[in-house]
Amino acid sequence: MAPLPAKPDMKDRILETADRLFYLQGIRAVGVDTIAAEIGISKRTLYNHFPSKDALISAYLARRFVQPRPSEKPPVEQILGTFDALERRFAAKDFRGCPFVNAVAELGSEDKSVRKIAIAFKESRRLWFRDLLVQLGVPDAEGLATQLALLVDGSIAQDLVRNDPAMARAAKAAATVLLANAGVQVGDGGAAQKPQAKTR
Amino acid sequence: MAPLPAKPDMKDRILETADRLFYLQGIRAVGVDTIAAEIGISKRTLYNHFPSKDALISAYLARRFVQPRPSEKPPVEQILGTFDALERRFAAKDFRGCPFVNAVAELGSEDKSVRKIAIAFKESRRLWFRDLLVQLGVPDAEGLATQLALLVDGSIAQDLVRNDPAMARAAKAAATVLLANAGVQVGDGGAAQKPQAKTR
DNA sequence: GCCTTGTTACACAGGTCTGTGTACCTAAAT
DNA sequence: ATTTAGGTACACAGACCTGTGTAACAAGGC
Repeated sequence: MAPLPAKPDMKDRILETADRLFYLQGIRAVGVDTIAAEIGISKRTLYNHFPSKDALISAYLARRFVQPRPSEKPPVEQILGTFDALERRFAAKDFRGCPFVNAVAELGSEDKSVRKIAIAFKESRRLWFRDLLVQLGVPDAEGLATQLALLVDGSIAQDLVRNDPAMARAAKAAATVLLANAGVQVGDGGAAQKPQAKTR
Repeated sequence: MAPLPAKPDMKDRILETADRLFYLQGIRAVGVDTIAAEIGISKRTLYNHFPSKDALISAYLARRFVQPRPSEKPPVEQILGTFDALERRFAAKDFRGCPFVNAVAELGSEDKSVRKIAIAFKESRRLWFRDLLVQLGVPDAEGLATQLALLVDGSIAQDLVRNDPAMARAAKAAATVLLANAGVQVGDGGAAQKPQAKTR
């Protein structure tokens, strides 16, 4: 009812809402009318802030591209902690897989800009792993980083269809083995190894 | 031009075409008109064989649900051979990820029937791994099977965005380590270990 | 007081999509 | 020769989608 209740960055509000709906329901499944209606603004206002739906999609993916902030914790804890964080996100009921993989899956491979940002995101995470592995003195840091990235994406894909946070624990257990095999001293990072009776 | 050139199972032709287009371009991106036009039949004929697009989608996914046929080869070769087969499929330019994961990603989690078949497929592959691991006498066959499944889906997701068949080799290398760690005698199954200089 | 900026309400063009209705046509079976 | 099964051509309803055009309105800065 209030005509202009508050205008704290309308653009941010639009983007935040588009993000939520795109992620939860899919990009093609959500129309601009739906987004505008959800915020309670007119479609015209939305188009005054974003020239097209494609621009909104790009902004959505750019917004999802968050770099992990540097941490003081030991590298091995950071690596294994990734899977704990993953498990927490899986447990949240609004988790719906990797937004970049989903976007590529539903928008097709022809959409160059979407693929480009998806590749950049995957690579940035791989490099984050690699740098930590280099700090640990792992010989083949490149290869092992790729393998850890596979475990991350594998658990995300599995959780997307199964809705089972245990996938993150399985990935952590596998990562622990791979790290130990590379000569890294794994300090039983959070009890994922000994009591592994029920890994699945 | 030929009005009835050949009617070798029209239903199969429709399904085969729908499969190809759905998989390559996405389910929502392909309309029934497009499918009919691709075959050169009228839309009416399509709807005479499938009551709705949803039925066509279900048939498409059911068709993609293929069980790996039993093999005489040693279990460890079958397991590692999975990743070789994966690499071959990645190299094909018409590979576009896992149809089940893609379907769940673009159709959303509300679509129960799609999720159901996706879960069944993932579980069937996990059980295939598990049975082979049991044959090998691996203690925690359940857990290791889950981890191998993670590697499969992880490499598929990574290849979907990166288009890099090397993801399959990285997964195979990781699988080899996990198997060895579980006490399985890995007979250097296809040279994925020694010359691993460029795993990535 | 006035003007600029941002928003609203609403209609609409033009496209796509799923699904149906109808009349005709061809080939094979009876 | 006639029936019948399956296919064709084509229009169309009804929904939804992206994007635009237009007139009015409300608030803050000058």
